Amino acid sequence: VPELPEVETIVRQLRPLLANARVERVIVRRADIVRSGPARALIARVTGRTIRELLRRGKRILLLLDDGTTLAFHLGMTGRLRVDAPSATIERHTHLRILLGEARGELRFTDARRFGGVWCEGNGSPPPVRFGGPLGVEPLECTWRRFRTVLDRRRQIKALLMDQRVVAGLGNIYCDESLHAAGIHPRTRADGLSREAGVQLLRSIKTVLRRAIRHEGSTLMDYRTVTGSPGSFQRYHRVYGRAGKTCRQCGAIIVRIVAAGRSTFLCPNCQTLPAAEANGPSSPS
DNA sequence: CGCATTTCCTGGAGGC
DNA sequence: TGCCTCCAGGAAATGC
Repeated sequence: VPELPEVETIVRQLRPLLANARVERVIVRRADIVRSGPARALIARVTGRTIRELLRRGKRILLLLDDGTTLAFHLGMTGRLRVDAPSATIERHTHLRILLGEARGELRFTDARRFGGVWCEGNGSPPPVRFGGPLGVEPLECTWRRFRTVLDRRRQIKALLMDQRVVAGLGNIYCDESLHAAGIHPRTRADGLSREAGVQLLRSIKTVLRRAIRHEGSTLMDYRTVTGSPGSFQRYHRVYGRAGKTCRQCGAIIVRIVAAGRSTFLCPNCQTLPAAEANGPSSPS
């Protein structure tokens, strides 16, 4: 499940492979993977252009081209990007190929479940396509001043952190890991957090994300880096996927609940709900 | 407004 | 071995 650390890893690895490469040809093998309009429009805009820069925004991978066009990838759950030799076998579920010439090979986008996609936008492409909607703050660049306004909502903290329009890049894994590191129960109301808890949460999010990036992300099932190797941060998960195991901090048993419609892992001892919220949302005050 | 539910999609896991 | 069902989940849409 590619979240911010996985996407950041991919962008860093892709950057030297794609920077200043010229797109000689684009082959769309499944038209519906192009989400910004007709596939032929994307092909027309991108062919012949040079890739200038690669950026990450939230969970999206942005390729900036020399004429101002942006090509954006979202990996969904099972999306992968890799650079192969043109002669390499085309693996199953390869939906898009961007040929960069004999020397540089080709960028291939594969996505078994097709929750991912590609967008092309820029330079007068009508109408302006926001890449799958507006994005919230970049957690690694977020100040407390900014974050406190993010928390000022009557929502469960887990649902809020998972909302890409609010915070861009956190998914199920890093949301649960950050909440555990901060000692906050996922069902806590965001606007009910103390200033201290809020400050700690932002600090924990940054720490967890930076450590995860250092370990090239978490590989549970499908995620692979550009070289095809797995990430290793799953070894350091404290709650995610660890239901029934002991908390590395206090020894209590990690539990799995459903919050914000997602599997949610927490330590019931390290992460307690404030007394005011512990008996359900509508208990008398 | 907030939250749950449903939809998309495929492959892996578990049951029999 | 081979079916079958269930489940995972990012994001958008729908319903309450």
